[in-house]
Formats: sequence, C-alpha cells, structure tokens
Amino acid sequence: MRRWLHMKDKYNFKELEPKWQKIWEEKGIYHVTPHETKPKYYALEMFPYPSGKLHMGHTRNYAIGDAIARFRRMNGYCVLHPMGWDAFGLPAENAAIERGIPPSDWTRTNIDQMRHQFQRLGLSYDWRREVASCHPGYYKWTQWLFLQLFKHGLAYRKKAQVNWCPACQTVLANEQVVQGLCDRCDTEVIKKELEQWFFKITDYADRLLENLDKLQGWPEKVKTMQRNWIGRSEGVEVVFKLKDTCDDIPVFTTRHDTIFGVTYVVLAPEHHLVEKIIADSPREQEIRRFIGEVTRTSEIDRTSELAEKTGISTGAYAINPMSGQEIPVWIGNYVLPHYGTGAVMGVPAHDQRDFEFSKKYDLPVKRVIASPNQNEGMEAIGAAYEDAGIMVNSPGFDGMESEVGKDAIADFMESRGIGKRTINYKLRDWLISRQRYWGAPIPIVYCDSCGTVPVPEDQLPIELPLDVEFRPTGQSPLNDIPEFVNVECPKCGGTARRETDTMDTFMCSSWYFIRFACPRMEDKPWDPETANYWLPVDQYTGGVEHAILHLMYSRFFTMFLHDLGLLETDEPFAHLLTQGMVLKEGAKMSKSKGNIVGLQEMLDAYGADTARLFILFASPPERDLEWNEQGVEGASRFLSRIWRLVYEFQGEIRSCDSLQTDMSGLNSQERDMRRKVHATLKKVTQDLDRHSFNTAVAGTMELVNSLYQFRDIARTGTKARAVMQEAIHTVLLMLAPLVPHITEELWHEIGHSGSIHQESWPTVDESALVETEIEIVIQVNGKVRDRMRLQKGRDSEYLKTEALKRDRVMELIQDKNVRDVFVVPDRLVNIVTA
RNA sequence: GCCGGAGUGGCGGAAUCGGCAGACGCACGCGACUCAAAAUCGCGCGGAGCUUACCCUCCUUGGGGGUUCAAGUCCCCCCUCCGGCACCA
Repeated sequence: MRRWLHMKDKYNFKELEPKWQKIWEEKGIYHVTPHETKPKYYALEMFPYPSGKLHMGHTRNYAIGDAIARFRRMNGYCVLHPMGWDAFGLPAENAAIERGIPPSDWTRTNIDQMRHQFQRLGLSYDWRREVASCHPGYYKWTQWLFLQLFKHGLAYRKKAQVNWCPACQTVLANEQVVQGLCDRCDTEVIKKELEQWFFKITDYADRLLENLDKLQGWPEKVKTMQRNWIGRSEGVEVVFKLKDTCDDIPVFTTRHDTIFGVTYVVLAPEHHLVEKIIADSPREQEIRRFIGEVTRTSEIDRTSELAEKTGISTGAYAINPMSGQEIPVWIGNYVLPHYGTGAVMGVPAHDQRDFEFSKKYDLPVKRVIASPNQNEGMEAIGAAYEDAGIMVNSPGFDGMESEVGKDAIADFMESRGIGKRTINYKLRDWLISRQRYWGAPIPIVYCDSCGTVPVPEDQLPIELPLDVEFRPTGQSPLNDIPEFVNVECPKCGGTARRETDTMDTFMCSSWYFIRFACPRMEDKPWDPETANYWLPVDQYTGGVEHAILHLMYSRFFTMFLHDLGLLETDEPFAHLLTQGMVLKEGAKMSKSKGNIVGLQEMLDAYGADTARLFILFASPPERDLEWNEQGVEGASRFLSRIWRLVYEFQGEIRSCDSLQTDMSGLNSQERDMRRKVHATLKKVTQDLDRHSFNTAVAGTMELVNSLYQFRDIARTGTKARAVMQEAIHTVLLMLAPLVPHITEELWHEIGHSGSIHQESWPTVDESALVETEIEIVIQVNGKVRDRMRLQKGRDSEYLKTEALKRDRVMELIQDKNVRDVFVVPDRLVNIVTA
C-alpha cells in the first residue's frame, strides 16, 4: 500500500506540531552563520522579561517577527533571528521576599518555562545564541561597558535630587517616572538627595536628535516622541547681576528679543543663591515657609499646569544687563531647578505665564514687541502678545523685526560678554544606580586613599553572590555581605569597599542585540568583524511602550560604541515596527482586570498555527487587536480547509512525479485559475514585504476559495491537474512563514522530503498574468452605468467610440450633449454631458 | 493647550498612484448532505425605494464646505476617540 493513503483526513495539530518542532530542533534548520554570498538580514524582536508565562501580547510580537524572519529566509537572505532574556529585575526579588525562592532559581525556572512555550509556538530562533542578561558570561560585558563609559568620562557619580520609589525601594531614571508615578508599580515617586551613578547621555543629545532624520524605517510617532523627550531649544543665557552682592544670576531664554521688557526675575526655590539672598532678609521666616511649602509639594502637583503659580518677593534686586534697569528678584514655584539655569526672566507683556504672574503680584508690564497688524495696546486685551512683531521700547533695536532682533541682540550680548547663545535640552543624564540586589553589580571600588577606582577589566565579572538575605531596606542587600563589600583596592592594595548598587536593567538591554552576533565569546564582548556583518538590526519589532526608554538608551550605546571604533553603525535599528496591544473587550489584558487569554489555553485548544494565523489576520500589526474567540475559530477553519483540499488532491499531485512546468495549451478556465494563482502570489509577496499580514492572509483565502470552485475542473485532465498542483504548492509556500507546522506537514504529504522552510520563495510567472480581455467600466457623469469586455491595451480613442456606441449609454445621453469624455486606458470611460 | 494617529456595514477590517466603496473573515439567513445534530459544501448578506422575475434608481466612508470629469483618498473648518508631551522659560 502506498504511503500517502495514510494521510489523515482531519487536521490534527496536536500530533503534527510537536512532531515538527522536534525535527526542526534536531536538524538545527534555523541555525545561522555568516554567509559569504547571501545578503544578511537581522530580524529581532524585543527580548522578554522572564515572568514565567507568555501572553497574547508576546505572541503577537513574536508571531510578527517570526513571519518576517521566515519570509526573508525564503527570499534568499542569511537571517539572524535570535532570542534571549532580559532577566534581571525586581519581580525576581519580590518573589524571593514573598516565597523565599532565590531570584536566580526563580528566574531560571521561568526561563525554562517560557523557552518551552516559545518552542511550542514554532518560532524559528537559533537557540544556540540564547543569552540571559543575568548570566555572568553576559553581565561581565555589561560591566565592561560601564568601564568603557567611565574611562571616557561618560559615567560619573554625583549627589543630586533623584526620583525615589518608596515601593520599589530604589531610585529611578527620569524616563521611568510617568506623570510623577513609578513606571513599574504606579507608586508616587518622591525626591531624595542621594549620590548616584549617571551616564552622560546629554553629551549625545544633538546626535540622538539629528540622527532621527536618518531613520527612514522608523514610525514618525516614535521619532516625534523622542524629539519631544530630548526637547532641544535654542536661546541665549544672559547674566543678570544681583544688585548688592554682584553675584551672577544667569537666565536662559528663547525670547531675548524681549529683554527690554523684563520687569522681574524669578528663581527656583532650590536655586543656590536663594540661601544667600534671604540669609539676612527681615522676611526670612516668611520666605522659608514658602520654600518649604513648594518643596514639599509632590512633583506631579508642582508641575501640573493646573497648579496655581505662586511666588514671593525676596526684597533683593537685580540689574538688567541690557537696560541697566533695577528689577525685583522673586522666588516662584513654577521655576524648575533642573531646567536651564533654574532662574527665569519675567516678561509679562510677551509671555502668558509671566503675564498671569504679574497680574497676581501686581508687577509692571512693559510692552516691547508691537503686533505688525494693529497698533492698539495689548493692556486692553488681557493677555500676553507672544507672536513675532516689531521691536519697540528697546533702545538701539527699535523698529527691528523681532526675529531679526533676536540675532542682533544675541550678537550684542556676546560682544559685551553679558550673554551667550546656548542650547538647552529637556533630556537629562541617565541615572543608572539601583539600590537592589538582582542586577549587574557596578564595577567600582571605593578606597580611602585612592578614591573611586574602576575594577580592572581582567577582574570581571564582579559576580553577584547567590545566597543573600532579603530585607528591603532602601539599601542594596549586597551591603549585608561582608565578603562582597570588603575588598582590596585594585590600585594600592589597601582596604577598600565595593559599590553595592547594581545597574538599571535598561543598561543590560541596551546592547543585547550586539551580543547575539557572538553570544559565547569569552575574551571580548563581540568580534568586530562578526558584529559589523550582522548589525544594524534590519527589522526590530516590539511594543511602542519602549519608544523612549529602551530605544533611546540603545541608540546612545550604539553611538558611543561607534565612536570607540567598536561598531561601524551608529544606529542600532534600521527599521522599527511597533505592534499594537492585544485587547479584550476594549481593554488591555491585565491580571487585575482578569481578562487575560493565556497562550497555554490557546495552544491546547487550537494549536500554534491557528493562534499565529488569527493574530496576523485580525488586524494590521501597528493597530490594536481585539481578541475574538470566534475569529480564532475562523482561522482554524481556514487551515482545515487547506488540509481538506490537499487531502482531496494529494493522490493526483503525488502521481505527477515531478512538478509540471509545461503550462502551454491551457484552456480558458485553466488559464484563469493559473492567473489567479500568480496574481495572488504577486500580491502576497508585496503584502509580506510591507508587513501587511492581514491582507496577505485574505488574499490567500480568496485563492483557496477559487481553488474550491476549481476542484471539479481539476480532475478533467493532466493540464488541469498541473494547475491545481502548482496552486497547492504555491499556497503552502506562501503560508509557510505564517503557519509553519501545517505547511511543513502538507509539504511532505504531497511528496517532498526536505523542509518547506528551506525552500525558496516562489517566483511570479509574469506571462501567467497576461490578460487578453479586460472589463472596462463605463461611467456617465461619474456614475457607473455600464461595463464592457474588450481586448486589453486598446487606445483611448477606441474605448471612447465603443463606449458611446453602447445601447445603455445612448439611452442615458439621448437628449443631452456630450461635453467631454475621460478615458483611463484598460480601466474606465467617463462620459460627461452638458 | 501642543504634537502625532485614527473615525468605513451588526463586528474585525480591505481599497498600495484621485478611477467600480465594503475584498477577506466573523456573526446572521437560506439550501444541500444527514433519521437527526454537529461538521462540511453551496448561495445570500450596507440602507432605502421600485419591482416583489430580471433589472433599475437614489443614499452611504464622523459632520459641514471646497477642488475635480471623478474624492474613503486632496484642501479648509468642526466633532469624537486613542496615544504622547504638558508651567521646559
């Protein structure tokens, strides 16, 4: 009995999915090494935190990434598609505190579980390259990177007002504070004065900004978010002198054209001169009370636009360096200590905020910009005039257009040494210390005689001790381990103390995409030649929630490494796809809402291919996706439909020993069918290329529907059979990147012995697309009124005459004059009547 | 407030360059198969009117205006939703 007769009549994913997963793994068909002749392609999805369970958001991310990787592979690229674990972080510590499981064990168990789920999804990773950021072989190089930054003056320690999350018991970077709340646990963040490690990302502010224009493959949305975050603004820093003490009060402004309109100066309550000014003021107590109130206010309340602007006069005066005028010095709650110089000049006539402040405290308003349109004073309007205009009341600059005046004033200030052109950023340095255990230790030692000493590179990694007592105290638990803390100074050999803070986990994830090039290299973080072969990542796929944090830190690292000569590229990700969320009943799936659809349940009930197909079909990747159980049924039904089609024809297909390639002499039905096959192939190829998975699936469904209609004809002769055979091959190949198991199974059922995933993408036979006859739409006054079938390629004149001859057309235009006729060749004729 | 993105049948969505709106799927309805049900296969499916044969006509892509022979697509104004930023001097 011949083997194919054993083909099951029903699609049984439970049997075939594990079977192929095992074979793929054993044969290592997704293993990759640099290839001399093939073009390279680096497909990457954001590596997950090993929480223990994959959810639908993960599934979507990885289904999209896998489809991209597989499609490129079939198109002749040498594809790097790796996966790893962002394995340091707080949940492991919390699990340890709650359940007494050491973070390393908890993390390892979770990784094992999640890797198993990844494998059950049939994702085409080269698992030999797996990395975990908590592995000493990995974080050795995270620490090495810290040392390189330190060596180049980009890692430094300073005492500063920092964000402290009382729940997480650690400091946070600015990027990790969202509307005053902790990004991770939504607890209100408080300010603490602490000495911490920072990375000087601000040195790269301009490049981070400018390079965005080069990133053609990034969504505009993400680039805009980064631009806003960097917040570059051009202006001048102009120095006001304190009247009695001659202390400098530098002020940053973008409206130096309004300098003659300054009627007061406002300092942030935290400004360093405040102490000096109020020290012997008769109103000292009153002022201190005000400052106390402001600094006690939380960051959210203080920076909320709704918050009332309050201030207090210090009684001191400053001198306007341009006009020589004396103006009062105030302290205001709305002046932020960490932007610009922590002091602002007040121009109530031309800044709405200053205008309101001046009204409240009865400060003078002095108009220095006249609106070009109207001459009446703005006092009557009750608002500041913030637009450009003509300068007035500005001796030496009167009559100038304010934009021109800006330059003139900046030049004047620079020539007199009272101010200089300056660029300010909202971006601040990246705070990377964390007072927690489960992270990469900072490779620094403090010595009484040598000070801050970097650990020599040959002593890396500084390993994290594994048995640790957990008490969340706000101090790193590493403090309690004398063997860890007490060390010899690497410089002088004297007694020294190790830094006990660990690094922000975003540090670990800012370079993992490079490590994948050489995941097991021991003497170097990577081999430059290999890394330069693979990088940059050609297509990066992940959630938009990382638009700023992870994506900007990674760009910063890549630029830095480029500057060191360790990488050729200075941008890590050439193309970025940010996939939408998976929703249930319109809401994000979350534990608290209890609306999570677990992957495990999906895999058990429908299998990996159905889950993947539904997720890709239901919505375009960037858009949010509403989870719909009935939609999943539909996806499953489609796969069964393909299964039955192949089942029905596998005898015929196998009986042709080789693929029929002679397609001459087809009758018209066969030709139409074949045209549909190649037209679909063309469409699906384009769709996958632009990541339009939903339309690619829809197109394939349409083709399968047509093939069902063609079934009876397919049995009428060898030519028809050959068309069906080619069609089924094409369908399986087109779907292989999306649903790898069923296509592999059927590929073997129709007589192939090699893997479908090592096949080449099919080629469109352009000759099959040629249509001799075509339908032309006839419009009268823009409305479709008739259609005609004609030979393709007729000229406009012919189409026009033919259209006007039609009964239907003559009937409609009988008593009217034809004013004009528009012809789109091979498409439509529009007859316009008077 | 500012900056993005979106708004299309009962639902998810399609229309890639200004040229037939509603592909494909879900749901629903009808038919075939069946003792029956499920599954499957086939057909129908935006709304209204007119015919209740086929046809035909009108309306319809958040609302209003415009450009054009022709607009879901381009321009102007407005509404709603989502995301980001938000006293940044």
